[in-house]
Amino acid sequence: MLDIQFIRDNPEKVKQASANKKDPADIDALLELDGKRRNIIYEVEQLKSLRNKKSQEIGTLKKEKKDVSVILAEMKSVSDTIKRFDSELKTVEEDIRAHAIKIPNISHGSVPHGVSEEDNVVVYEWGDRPGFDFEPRDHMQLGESLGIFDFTRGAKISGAGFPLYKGYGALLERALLTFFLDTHTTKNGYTEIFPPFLANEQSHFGTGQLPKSGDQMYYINEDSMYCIPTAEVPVTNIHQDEILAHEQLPVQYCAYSACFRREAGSYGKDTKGFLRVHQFNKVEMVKFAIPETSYDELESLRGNAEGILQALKLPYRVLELCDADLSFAAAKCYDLEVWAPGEKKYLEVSSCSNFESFQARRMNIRYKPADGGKPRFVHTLNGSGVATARILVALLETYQTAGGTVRIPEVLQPYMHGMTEIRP
RNA sequence: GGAGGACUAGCAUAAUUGGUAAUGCAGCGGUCUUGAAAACCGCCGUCCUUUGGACUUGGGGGUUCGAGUCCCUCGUCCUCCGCCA
Repeated sequence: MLDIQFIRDNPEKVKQASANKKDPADIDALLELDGKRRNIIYEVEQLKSLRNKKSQEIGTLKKEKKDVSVILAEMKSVSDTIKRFDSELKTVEEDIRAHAIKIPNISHGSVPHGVSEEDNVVVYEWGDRPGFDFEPRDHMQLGESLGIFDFTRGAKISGAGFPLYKGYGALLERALLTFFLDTHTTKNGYTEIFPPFLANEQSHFGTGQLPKSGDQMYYINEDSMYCIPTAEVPVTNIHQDEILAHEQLPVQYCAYSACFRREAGSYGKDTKGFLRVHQFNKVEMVKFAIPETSYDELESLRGNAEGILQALKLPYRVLELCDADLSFAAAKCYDLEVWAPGEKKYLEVSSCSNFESFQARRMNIRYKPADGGKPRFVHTLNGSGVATARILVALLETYQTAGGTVRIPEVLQPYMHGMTEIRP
């Protein structure tokens, strides 16, 4: 959510920014409602002022045992008028909110302008793509021959897109997640969180999943809860309605969670194996920072995610998203894509974003500045560090051998009981 | 699932039969001081058309001229009972 004062002062800028994001907002309608709201407030406050004054008088007169019936009748009518104005005001404010919550965040000045994802800019590349003296298999062929996951039985239990890991596959998945968490907690200064996997409507609204992406989430009607699509939701909402002390910023959390996505509308796209599933595992990093340093924090967040890929020695590239491809709540975002030799394409395994005060305003997360001034909204950031399903794909395909085995990267071996290779 | 209790500003605590939210601590600014402490003054939740006014006692609604206080409803926490991995 943007600051209404900012929209009032910069209507053209907001219109342009939302158009750039391919999400044009009706700013004129919003500003008209805003003017209406202020008119009503002026009217009703004058009446309330009168009522307060007269109520005091009534109290005094009653103590003196004087007759108050005339003034009482008069105030009854004033009170009724106030009620009418108040209800009108409430309607207008609901309309304002309905408009305001649909306005996307404004992209940062450094974000490249574009019209589609084609215009995202590759800003960094790391590692050499592996060469093979045989035709590399894809992860489904490898998984089947190694017996480490079972999509058919997963589908029997739940449906398509709910993978089942088995044996060394399950171990490898667990090893990856533990390695991610250990790296972030011991080397990168994050505090580990194990969050709830179901979150209420308010929390999903706070991070911006709602109201726009409700159809992408699993909803439990009985309890009005959503299965989280990312740990970003519960972890960012930890400090909902709080005022943080500036000394404690930046606050850095990392969390494992299962992530649930309906992927409505994407049927027939990336249907193979782990590329697009309804449930996957991810370690998420979340930061709360002061506005002055949030873009430095974004760079370090990106660095933390890259560190994982480098430790696993998986070649990857970093994309800076253009404004048209930027998500609703983000002001700037880097995507990390890892090379999958079997698929012969890059797979997105991390998104690192700065939301500035957009989410904080929706969640009411503020901090007390060092100068002791009024509380200000924090900047929130998050990034995957990283998502396993697709990392697993790249890892299996990159580390496969001509003999059909898969070598275990050195950093994972301690987490795999010292194994160096998965064999059929 | 049932019974009882609680929720007031960053924290902690008040408010007579309903009469319009008091105080302490912490923080910031100022006076004073070589500096600091102490003391004193101001600020210290939101909004509006800001010499002023309105709103704010967990959320929402109701009664009333007027609600922290009375009524309804929802939420959270605590205690006990029941069920349960």
